[in-house]
Amino acid sequence: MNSGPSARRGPKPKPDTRDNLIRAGLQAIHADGFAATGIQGIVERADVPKGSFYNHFASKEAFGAEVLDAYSDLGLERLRAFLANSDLPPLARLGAYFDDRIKAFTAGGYARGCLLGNFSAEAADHSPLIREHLVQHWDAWTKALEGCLAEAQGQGAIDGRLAPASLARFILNSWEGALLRMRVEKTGSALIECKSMILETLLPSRRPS
Amino acid sequence: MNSGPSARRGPKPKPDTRDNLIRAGLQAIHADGFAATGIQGIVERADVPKGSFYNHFASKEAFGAEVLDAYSDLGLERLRAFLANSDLPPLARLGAYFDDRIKAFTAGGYARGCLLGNFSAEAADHSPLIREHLVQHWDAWTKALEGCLAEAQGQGAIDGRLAPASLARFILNSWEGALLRMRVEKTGSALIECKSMILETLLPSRRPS
DNA sequence: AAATAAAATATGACCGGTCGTCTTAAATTA
DNA sequence: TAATTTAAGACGACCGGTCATATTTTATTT
Repeated sequence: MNSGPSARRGPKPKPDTRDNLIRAGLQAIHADGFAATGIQGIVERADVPKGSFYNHFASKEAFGAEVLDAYSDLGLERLRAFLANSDLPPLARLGAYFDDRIKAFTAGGYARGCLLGNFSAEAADHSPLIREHLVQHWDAWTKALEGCLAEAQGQGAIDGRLAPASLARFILNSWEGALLRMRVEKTGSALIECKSMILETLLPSRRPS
Repeated sequence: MNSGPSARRGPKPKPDTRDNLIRAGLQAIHADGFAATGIQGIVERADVPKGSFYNHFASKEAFGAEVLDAYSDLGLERLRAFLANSDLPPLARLGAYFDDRIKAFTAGGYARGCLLGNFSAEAADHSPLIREHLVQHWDAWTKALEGCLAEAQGQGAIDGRLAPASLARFILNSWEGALLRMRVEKTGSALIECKSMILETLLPSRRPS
């Protein structure tokens, strides 16, 4: 039968060329933006001949989508790790995540922001492929947050009339907006204010009488 | 002494060449992003010879800063117009502004977003000049919003313990984040949710007992 | 008032460099 | 040998920016 994956032909691919390209591309695109990043710079960073790039990726656009995937997967894993920490009540986990990110962005000089937001601004309008990936990733991050909020609501830490799904979307969107402001001001204020506005004002809110 | 501005020499500049360039640049940069927009395309749209561009602008970066200024001035004027409408209570003015923007973005196919946000993502890290302009413009928009919120607070429509300055920053940042989400989803949902979360949940909130 | 110098703009060719992509040759295996 | 993949670099187009030159206007000198 031998119905397994058909054996490949051709020279052995250097096993980590592809990963090296993704890694180099992630660094470069995160630092400089998608449009401003050239294939040339990426292949040089990855120490890969320029022509080899298109053996692994159909286009710059497809490459960008994979870089985005890699970034999102990593970040989502971290988010989930924080939100799953059962040593803390749900909202404290969210607070800890915020604090961790604030610390990281502070260490990074308040630059670069979140690649999801960056791609959304730069590529969502022009690349249907990247846009589709963005939809999935934003949604996945939202879902992770939503789970935590639902848990908090179950414990009475959040007004029962607020829908966790809407809250999660709003919180994530607001955080991304705060990241834009942070990059402009080169200060952590926007992030700190975002955290406190959400955790101290929005979530504990009660409807007006 | 004749310390006045020394009279300029040289041929009268074609009076609207500069404005045409700004206008063409605004359209192009708003649609395609700063890095992805070339000088060539701009001068072609404005029907200006390429060499003339650098008679009016020191660099693409300086041009971008002026385009940003033009965009911000226009948008700020609109924001102020809505927030000054004394026929409505303060928060209703803000709601009307949101509705107007939602309508406009809907008509535009949920694309392009806000140039302040776009430049913040693309250029704030790399261009000190543009970053400085961004600081001013974000701040001006925030101040406009803050005035309206303070007025609302004076009328008791907002919890007295919330600082209008912080609220204004958070609201503007959140709106910019919602615009990112909008461009990904090609839906007005994020904007609608942002409006309602702010006007119905955040602002009327009372501290937990 | 006339002549000249200075300054700014108009214009398009042109610079080195980089862009994303494609073609071709080498390598490997069926 | 045929098929297939990789390595490698060539490719034309375009990038932001510069330059020389012509032109137009004003300031200064005579």
